[in-house]
Amino acid sequence: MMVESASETIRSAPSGQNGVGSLSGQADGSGSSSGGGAGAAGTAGGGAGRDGRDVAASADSNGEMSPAELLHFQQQQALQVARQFLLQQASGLSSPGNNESKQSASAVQVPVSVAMMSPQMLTPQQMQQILSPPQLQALLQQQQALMLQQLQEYYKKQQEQLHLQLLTQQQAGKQQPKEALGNKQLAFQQQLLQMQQLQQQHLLNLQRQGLVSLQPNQASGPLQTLPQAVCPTDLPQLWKGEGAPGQPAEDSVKQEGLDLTGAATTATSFAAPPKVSPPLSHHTLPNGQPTVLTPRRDSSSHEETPGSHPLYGHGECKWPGCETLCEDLGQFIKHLNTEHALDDRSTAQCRVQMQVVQQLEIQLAKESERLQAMMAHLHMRPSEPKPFSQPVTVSAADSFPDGLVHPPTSAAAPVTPLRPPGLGSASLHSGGPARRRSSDKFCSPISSELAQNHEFYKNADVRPPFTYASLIRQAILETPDRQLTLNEIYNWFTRMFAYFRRNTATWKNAVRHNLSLHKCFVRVENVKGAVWTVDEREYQKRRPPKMTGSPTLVKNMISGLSYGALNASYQAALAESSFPLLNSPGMLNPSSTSSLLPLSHDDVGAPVEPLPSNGSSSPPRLSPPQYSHQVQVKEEPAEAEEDRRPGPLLGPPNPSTTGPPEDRDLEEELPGEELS
DNA sequence: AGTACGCTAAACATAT
DNA sequence: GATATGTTTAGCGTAC
Repeated sequence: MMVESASETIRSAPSGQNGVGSLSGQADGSGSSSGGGAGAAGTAGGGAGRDGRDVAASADSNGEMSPAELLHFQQQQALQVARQFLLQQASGLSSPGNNESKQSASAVQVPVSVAMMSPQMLTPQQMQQILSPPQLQALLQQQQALMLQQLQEYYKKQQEQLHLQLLTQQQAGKQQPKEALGNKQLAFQQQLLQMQQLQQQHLLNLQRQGLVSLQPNQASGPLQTLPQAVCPTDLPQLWKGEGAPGQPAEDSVKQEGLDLTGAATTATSFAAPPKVSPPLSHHTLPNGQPTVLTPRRDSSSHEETPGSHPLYGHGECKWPGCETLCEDLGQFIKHLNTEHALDDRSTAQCRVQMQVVQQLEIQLAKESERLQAMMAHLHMRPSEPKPFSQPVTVSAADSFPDGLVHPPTSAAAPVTPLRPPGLGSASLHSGGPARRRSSDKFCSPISSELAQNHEFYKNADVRPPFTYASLIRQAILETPDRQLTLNEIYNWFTRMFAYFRRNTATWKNAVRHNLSLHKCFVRVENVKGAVWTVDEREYQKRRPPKMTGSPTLVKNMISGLSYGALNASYQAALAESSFPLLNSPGMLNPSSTSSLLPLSHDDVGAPVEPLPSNGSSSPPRLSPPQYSHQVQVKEEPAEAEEDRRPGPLLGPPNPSTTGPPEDRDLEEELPGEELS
């Protein structure tokens, strides 16, 4: 699903490009031979590479001018404040604010770091998977508020600390050479800059959450008045004594802190005890966002769990694009320090990762908003806490009334050609061949995708991001007896997808081609003719052993970044997210699965599927555990006509054959794919 | 570069 | 003969 399908979900803005391309490609279907090639080229171009650019572009656009300007503005202000503060300190003056801040000096440290880290410890995907948009919204707001509060306390505390520090320096300065004091002042400047960075980041976050307007004055106002200090994660270093602050002075030659190393350092700080607090960079990303925080959050969180490491899992390094095998944590730490030390590459990767995270956060907000709007439009109890808020514990009963509820990023889109989450713009109207269909390699849950977006696919002339094989399989598995005639398969296609209501010759040919080509499709002679069944074992075989791949969603989202680790984790998040039943076997939650669909467990459990490869006789056998509602009973011949020409493009595409709407919905919910 | 996979197109055979 | 069904081959593109 998600992914290519799923995959492209995340992409938001760029639909334009591909859309255009796809339109031209669309002609290929009806076109003649050359059409295939041309169309392919057209859409193919829109593949990963371009998607990557799209992402970057959207990231840029998301940054927009306002934040950039805000940053600049804040930087200027912060520098000014810093200078004034330094002058005051140098002249031995202590500001009143310092005194009052002493009161709340203690016990803030941990809470602050926790408060600041926790939101980021979960990836946006994970948060999305666990929480419903409103919940997320509420959580974010809470956390932002908490952060603000704690930040203020922290800043006060920091100010006090720095003040004491400077006082000490002044005393020591009488005994020490002047340059020592100079170094400390430089270090202090660095700390100020770091604090400023922190503020900026928080403000940006707040902006993204819509909690703070983009107006620089307002945004920077409250915090700007706070004493400048250091980043929370640097706190321990400061607490530890005077030595630490002095060291960074070496690097702080660049007062403005225009040094990339800051970001990278934050990324690797968890590995090595932070002895030094290198100047946090003022370096800003193309989108105008500072390169801070995200990794820093990670680093702190890492330190909190001694026995494990967020970048270490399943015996391998989770550093983006690494996947190096490490036997134990120690080895991993060693690896981390050697392979991912502070260098240009790590820095760049870190920056990219930050962008990815930011982009995801932004996307999450956008999608949540969209979902709200969609649900509101569809009168789907938008105000309700959240239908799909409990993906893990979701029960079949409450989540499947209409099959529209749980998708985090999607909802029914009756007529509007909305882009389903799982479907990138590249897929829209794309007639081109050779798109990686999500369901094919990797556990992309076609059934969930369909469940989520069946309305969309049914009504929008959008090409589903699934391979023919997976679609055929889905069609077959959705039937009680798991067998369909060719014509029934055709009907399923046209019923489920508006896209397949045209160019019938093309896709029907493809269906037949796939049926014949793939071993997993077994033709069984039946009383009434031949029917097609699915040999799950064969189908499983087709699939790569490891699901390292990522749903296109991820790929597109971060394409160009080639973040294997992220892909994997994101996929995992997606897989586990609202669709308990459909993913790779390993990820399935047995309890939820079983409760959800009887059908699932047998599929999931293993390539069980005692489908007679040769099928021989096997008369329509009704597998006991299957859902009872009648999906089948489609008289095959009658419907042939239907595909010929678009049936009702909107609304129930296939009223003649299908039962009541609910049935269809339920039917679509069926996890045919969950097992794979 | 090689390989696997997917899509499209097309030719051909067989059954209805 | 027309159509549906089924098989096979080929070309192209993408991803790994």
